[in-house]
Amino acid sequence: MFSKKAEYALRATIYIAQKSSNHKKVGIDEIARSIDAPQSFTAKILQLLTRDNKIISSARGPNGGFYITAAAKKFSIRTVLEIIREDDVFVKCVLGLKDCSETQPCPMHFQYKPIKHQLIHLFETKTIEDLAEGLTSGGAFIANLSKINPSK
Amino acid sequence: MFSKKAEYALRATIYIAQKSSNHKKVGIDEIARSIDAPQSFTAKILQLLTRDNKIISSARGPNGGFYITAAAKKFSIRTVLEIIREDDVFVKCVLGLKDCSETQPCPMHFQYKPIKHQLIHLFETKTIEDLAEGLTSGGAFIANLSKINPSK
DNA sequence: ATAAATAAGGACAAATTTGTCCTTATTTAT
DNA sequence: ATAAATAAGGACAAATTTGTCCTTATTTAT
Repeated sequence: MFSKKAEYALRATIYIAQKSSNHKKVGIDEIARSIDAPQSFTAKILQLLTRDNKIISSARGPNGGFYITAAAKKFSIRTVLEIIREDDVFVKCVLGLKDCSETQPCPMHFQYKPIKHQLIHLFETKTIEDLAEGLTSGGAFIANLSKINPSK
Repeated sequence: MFSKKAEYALRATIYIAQKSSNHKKVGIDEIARSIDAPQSFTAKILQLLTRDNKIISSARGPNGGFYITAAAKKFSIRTVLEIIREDDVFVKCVLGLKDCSETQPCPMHFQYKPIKHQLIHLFETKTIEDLAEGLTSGGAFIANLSKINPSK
């Protein structure tokens, strides 16, 4: 469904949203380890999200790291995906046809349509905050625990 | 959602199902042109599907080409995708977590679940025949008509 | 002022996907 | 038997994705 870039971006964003505050930042080392993603690659991806401090904010130097403001937590997951240009799923035809449309539908068009709409709805409705909360309160996990703690 | 390989595979399969019969085969040239896909690459992909004549059948020599038997038309779209190893969507966690499960859910797990199930249901239920019929009877298209006939 | 800690970012490399081109094998028509 | 038409398949190349490593810029603590 999503590329590695998108998977890491979402996991990192959710992790930062849950672990950081204006006072407490998280470093790239901790982030990458916690979400089980390659460090430098994750850093690269976060650069896209910190551009203009739109989604993620960052600070260099000692006690620096990544964090996310309360306002930024209101962004939808789709917005995060759009920023890293991974929003194909919400736009493209399942069969990859450029000309597929309501009047010129591909053979899957009308059957896939409701599913696509649900996908769009889910990703547009859910905010970063929503998912971070699921992480805090519910039983949701963000990493591959078995890798962090092999006993699980 | 799907790779180019998968998109071409599905389009080619549906096209062959609609245009061929045991007596009438379609050549790779016509197939690639009709579904707007690179010829040699499409040929490579079809090799995967003709292996053991499981999904698509082929015949070399003059009047040769690709065709599909009535029996093979009963295969589901998911089966086609499985053969070319593009069935990630039906299996993987949205966030790409190996350990994501009912008891250890990622933050999207329960919300994404019904959508995933619908995806699985759609692709397991729909057969090659179903989609080829949509092409014949309904108003469904399989190519980018604008490329074939720029007036549209 | 200086050293240490951190993200930013450039250059590169490995892996994978996407694509092309050529030769070989097979089949048919003459 | 031979030529022509076709898919099969190998070798390679281009493009893209995924990843690493090193240097630079910035900030903080001392």
